[in-house]
Amino acid sequence: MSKARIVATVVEILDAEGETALTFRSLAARLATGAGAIYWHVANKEELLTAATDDVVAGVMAGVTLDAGPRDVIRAIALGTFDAIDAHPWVGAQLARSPWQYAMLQIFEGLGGQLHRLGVPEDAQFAAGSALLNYVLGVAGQNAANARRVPPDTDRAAFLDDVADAWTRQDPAKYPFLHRIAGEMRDHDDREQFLAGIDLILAGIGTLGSPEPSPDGPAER
Amino acid sequence: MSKARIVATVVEILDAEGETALTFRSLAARLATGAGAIYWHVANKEELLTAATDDVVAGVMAGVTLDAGPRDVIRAIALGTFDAIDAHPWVGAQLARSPWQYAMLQIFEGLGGQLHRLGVPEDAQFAAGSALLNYVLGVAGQNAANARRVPPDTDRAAFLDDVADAWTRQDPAKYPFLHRIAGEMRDHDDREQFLAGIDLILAGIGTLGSPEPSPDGPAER
DNA sequence: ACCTGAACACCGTTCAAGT
DNA sequence: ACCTGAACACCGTTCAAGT
Repeated sequence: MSKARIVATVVEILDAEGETALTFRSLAARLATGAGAIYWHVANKEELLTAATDDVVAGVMAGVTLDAGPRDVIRAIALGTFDAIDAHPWVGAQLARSPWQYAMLQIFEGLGGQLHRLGVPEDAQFAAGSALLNYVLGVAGQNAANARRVPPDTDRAAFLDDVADAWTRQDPAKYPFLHRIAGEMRDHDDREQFLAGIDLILAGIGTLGSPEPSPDGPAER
Repeated sequence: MSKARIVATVVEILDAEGETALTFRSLAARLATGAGAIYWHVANKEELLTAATDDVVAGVMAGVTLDAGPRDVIRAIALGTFDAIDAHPWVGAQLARSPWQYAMLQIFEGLGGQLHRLGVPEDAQFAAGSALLNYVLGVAGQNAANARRVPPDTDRAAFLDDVADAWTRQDPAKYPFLHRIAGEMRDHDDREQFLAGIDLILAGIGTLGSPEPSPDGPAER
């Protein structure tokens, strides 16, 4: 048995039955072995989750083409991550809770690596990259949490209505904003909304740049 | 015994010994009772964490003065949340994993409630508010994760050096961004960096607004 | 109405013993 | 070198029995 096969089985279990279904006993049963055998290849459960997340994120990053405008590359990486978390909610949970693991560095470099092409001054790149990363991780965590909380067969529209209904049940004098946006909540598209947030941060980053485009990457749009 | 006393004790344990130390057995021992007694007041552990988080966030929101410019109010709420998570890392973890709980609605309303004062069109407020919220939640999750991973007595400068060293150990051709920002990583201030992200999103939001300030809140700055 | 505490059904992890 | 599987030290949660 190889670590690669163990990790592949971990991904299978997580995808098919969710995070609660992954135990050393279930994993060992699936691999037709004992729990101790797994511990020979891996230090603990955390390493299992980390390796599985690295696998998925590596797949995402491999699918991103870097020869586009910097904003489009950032959008592609962000959306790729979003879609991966949508398909594998446990990836979102893992990204949100394990800082500076390999998968996160990949995303951070991918997003931040475009900033000099946008003309962002070097001393603002750390802040700008962190803003993008933290936004992505925030959404990742929320999506994962929602997937955990809501039964898999729940109707999406009904779920959104429930949330919006809870908002409009609040006192309008104390929660005017929630009342104002409840309608939009009911029929928003998660993916579109996510991208709007990325574009908002990109717009903010645009105000940081020097007026002239950087030599190796003309600003598009 | 009241639920309020139980929750107060939960906060004590979480603050003093961290998330792993909170069990029904430790809590019952501290309250000089049996585990079953707690279940009479509370449905499960999740409710314990939620109630404790609500308590802390309510304290934060009560401390924010709303009679300032909209950007300053947003900064105050974001920083208040940041500081609360810094003082109680478990709050960050809980916020990151439990969507639409009371505490999160408070923060969402607090942040989003300022958007019309900034002249953000109604149909862009949901996206703008979500961007702010998700950024805050992303940072919350990362800080909580760091606090969990790093021993409490670790020297901060040494920790940052370790992370930055790991970055510079990567291949510079594949990770140019990480190399570029490693220096900034070593001596950045978390709080300042967090606020820079908020200001970046605010700058992006500024590009959405109508040119003239809204009637009930002149744009400052 | 509220508390007690043993019992149940699990966990992750370890480790002597095998091959 | 790698696997086995029982055992250890926990968990959250339930529930009959108490007051």
